[in-house]
Amino acid sequence: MTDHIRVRFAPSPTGSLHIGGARLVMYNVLFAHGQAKREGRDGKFVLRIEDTDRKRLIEGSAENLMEGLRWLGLKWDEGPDIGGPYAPYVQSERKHRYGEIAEQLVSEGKAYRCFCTPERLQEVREQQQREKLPPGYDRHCRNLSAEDVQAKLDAGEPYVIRFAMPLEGETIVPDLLRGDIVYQNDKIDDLVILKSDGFPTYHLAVVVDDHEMDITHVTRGPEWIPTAPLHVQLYKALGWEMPIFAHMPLILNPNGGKLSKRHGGVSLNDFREAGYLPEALLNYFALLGWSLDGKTEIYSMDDLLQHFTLEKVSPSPSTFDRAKLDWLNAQWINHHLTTEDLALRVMPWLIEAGMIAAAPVDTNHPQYATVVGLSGLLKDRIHFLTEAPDLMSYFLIDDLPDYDTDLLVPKKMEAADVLKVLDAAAELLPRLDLDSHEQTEAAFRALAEQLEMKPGQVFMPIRVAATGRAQSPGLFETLAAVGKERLIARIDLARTKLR
RNA sequence: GCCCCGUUAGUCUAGCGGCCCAGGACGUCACCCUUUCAAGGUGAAGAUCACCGGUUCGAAUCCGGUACGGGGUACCA
Repeated sequence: MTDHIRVRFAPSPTGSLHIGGARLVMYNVLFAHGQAKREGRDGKFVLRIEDTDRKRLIEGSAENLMEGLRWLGLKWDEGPDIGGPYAPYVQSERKHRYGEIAEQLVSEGKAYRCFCTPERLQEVREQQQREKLPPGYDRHCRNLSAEDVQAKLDAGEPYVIRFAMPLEGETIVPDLLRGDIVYQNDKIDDLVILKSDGFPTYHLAVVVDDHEMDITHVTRGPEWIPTAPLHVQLYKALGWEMPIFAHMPLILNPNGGKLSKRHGGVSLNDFREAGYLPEALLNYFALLGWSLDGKTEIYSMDDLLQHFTLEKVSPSPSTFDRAKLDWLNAQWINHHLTTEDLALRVMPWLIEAGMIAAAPVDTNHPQYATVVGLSGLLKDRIHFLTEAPDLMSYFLIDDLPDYDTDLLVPKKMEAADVLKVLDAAAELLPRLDLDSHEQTEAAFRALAEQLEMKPGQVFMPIRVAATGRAQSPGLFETLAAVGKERLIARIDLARTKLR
């Protein structure tokens, strides 16, 4: 067992960060910064950009990806932005190394140049399909004579370098979650390790980078299991010590199959924009495929750092359950965030909606105290940050948007009775200290008695008049937060609506 | 087709040979609390532990096969 642990996340910058990737990063961080440290080992998490596919590069996606991780609060110890002892952390900048190593393997007879054209490969594949044979490269160039190779080289024919897999025996891929996976070597292809443009394929690049960056544990998606024997053989051929492999489980969409765009958001940004909290996302990632005791549901990142172990991650894929994520998000908002914290998180949405001043979001914002108060009132009713502007609107805006007059008249009540209630309320209001919820409540209950109505029959019209809706936080807190001046105006408005 | 991985309620999971005719959570339903909506509380329904064989005094747990689901099968990662 090594005295230190180094793991890495190596995304290709071809789009936005998928939540499967985000979960992988979290596991890496928990492993390096949590489990490793608890076991008394030095743990490092490194971020490396795998940009060897020049055709699929998307401008800015590496930066976008890092921004997403920062938002989640997941930190890396080394990476393209902060550097580190194993720089560079961008694959394309390491290009020359891969060429050298591929050439070395060729000279040792462990790899070979292949001059087959894409057309020929296509033909071979089609023929195999017709004859129902397992598809794969037919090793056409594996036994080319030295003269043939030289002649083609001299003629300037483009080539790739393929790894020469052993033709017999078996390759064992030890997997931390699954145990040994055994492959028959003759079933494994001679895969391309260096492309004709001189860039390595994933297979060569990961092995070289992981080795040169001293990666001890390779965590990645399960889609790499089938090519893992190649990687094992590559380590062998190069005489390098093998890392420990841990292929993590896949996240499925509710209909089975890889989680994809069809089923709502899959990129981290989608969730951010939908008003999810990083805490809830991380909490959910932990619950998907891992469990402490089968009972605990709420975990903070600190809790996880204290308890997470990579070995306990389940190897079986799990279905992404949006409803449970939503529940967790609400749990975090309703019970685990302080009102001050909630206020700060809700403010950017309020600014965007034009409901509070567009000033920097901090405790010095002119309406910070107001929003803290509202956050206290609405904490239990908010499931997503995106709901805040709507739920807080009637507290922050002077003029209520028009609402249906029928709303003012509860079932089993006549408009005339409602008018009586509102008239009485309008008269009562100037004398009340709204900040004293008890006094307000007592006054309105007395009013109900005097009008020979149930309290609810008095409360409801006042609620609607004050807010323009049938649902709100507790009436008396709500009235205080709306403020006396606006309240009087709104009750007057309701009275005119009823007449 | 071939190779590989997986399989406990609709979903996420606990379980590592007797404590399990299977525990927790989401969702669903009912009731309670209540000035509305939430939040909260209580409770209910829901799993022949994929199936079939075997090992064992005893299996969700170990072994084999089958079925189903998923992944891979590129000069993409």
